[in-house]
Amino acid sequence: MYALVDVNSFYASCEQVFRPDLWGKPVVVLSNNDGCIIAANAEAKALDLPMWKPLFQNADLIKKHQVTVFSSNYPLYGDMSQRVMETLSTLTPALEVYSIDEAFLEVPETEKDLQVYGQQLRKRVHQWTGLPVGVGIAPTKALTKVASRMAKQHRDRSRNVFVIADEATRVACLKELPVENVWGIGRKISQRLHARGIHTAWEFTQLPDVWVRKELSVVGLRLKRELEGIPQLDLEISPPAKQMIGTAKSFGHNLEDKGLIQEALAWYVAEVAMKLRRQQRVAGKLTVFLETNRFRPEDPQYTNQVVLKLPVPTDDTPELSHYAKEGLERIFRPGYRYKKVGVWLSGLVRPTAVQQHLFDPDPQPRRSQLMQVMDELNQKYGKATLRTASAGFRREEWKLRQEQLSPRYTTCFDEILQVG
DNA sequence: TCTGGGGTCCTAGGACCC
DNA sequence: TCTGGGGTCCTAGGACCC
Repeated sequence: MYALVDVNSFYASCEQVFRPDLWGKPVVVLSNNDGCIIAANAEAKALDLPMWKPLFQNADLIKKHQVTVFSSNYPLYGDMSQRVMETLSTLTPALEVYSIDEAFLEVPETEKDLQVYGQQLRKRVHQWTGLPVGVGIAPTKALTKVASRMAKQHRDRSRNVFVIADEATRVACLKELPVENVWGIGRKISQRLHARGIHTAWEFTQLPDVWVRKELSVVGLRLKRELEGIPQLDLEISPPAKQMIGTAKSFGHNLEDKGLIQEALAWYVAEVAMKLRRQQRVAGKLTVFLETNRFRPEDPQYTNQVVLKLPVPTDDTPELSHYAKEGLERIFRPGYRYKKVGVWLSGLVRPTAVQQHLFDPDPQPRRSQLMQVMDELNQKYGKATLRTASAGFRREEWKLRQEQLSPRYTTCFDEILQVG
């Protein structure tokens, strides 16, 4: 048996843990750049605030109901997430961290009463972190997703824990679940299923295997089996190696100046290269892309990307930065107002698998020591304390908008919560 | 002032070559 | 002159997730 544990309205709940004055009041959290509403607590959801819609389009509603608004504070959420995962790992032999606010657990075989086990998970996470979680328990991962959804819908009855352990419950849940809400079935696939007259998860499981295999590939077939209660997906306890790592963020303002865009890009490269080193990989390819603001059709539009093949795979920030700059030079066109720049690293391999360049073998041992020192310092004193000169000193001119940021309660001593 | 997410993987189709 | 399959590599865009 598996359990899926997810934190209710994770970002909003993290903010509320440190603000008892907001308990019972509507709270929302914004996307990067304070653009869209991406999380809302139960009180805010009750106001029908639309998710993934720009904040300014809902300004009236926010004001009228005195909704408290936060910029996203990822250091805080990341830290709270780690605490939740550590708490959960005390109650299970095996745990898969599925996302920042969700984990799949193996239910210990000694647990006889699954409802009681679910309540125990909830209680301990709440005691140790202050966060409310829901629990879905079922024989397959896909079914735990279904159960978790039921736990939310039937909050009062089941007290945030829902168990699918027998055939009658499984069938009843699937008959109730619209097919577009099944984990792994998105907008496009559900359209195709609707066209065939399939509207519930149950109807999906009644389709012939051959059709599912042909139309939705092995992925669809695996999902069908999972919903039937036949496990196809194991827990991924150590996450599989990534195929690519990257970042792309919008600027606080649209930018025309190449120098500023270059600075932002160098900053993102440093972030991504550090992730790369942490995963003990080197990158063989680097992609740079650049975009204007597509929501301003009155502005001239331009978007482009370029892939650079590196002569020797590397994890060295200055070197990657150099290639990123070269990529930007190639695709930058003056006269546009740019909104976003991004960098992706791919062709990731272990450093030991790298073949040195035949005519220019320069392993640069001192360079990798420098990177190690840089990572340690930045870990200790904050992101980009030590950085390459190309990352510049004008961050104020391009950085994300974060006007409603909460303090770093858990990761910075100066901003720790004071009681009294 | 002026607002519009971020991350990862997959697939279709084109270019090129044998 | 016209026809043929099949492989690799690359890229753009699609799809899904939270």
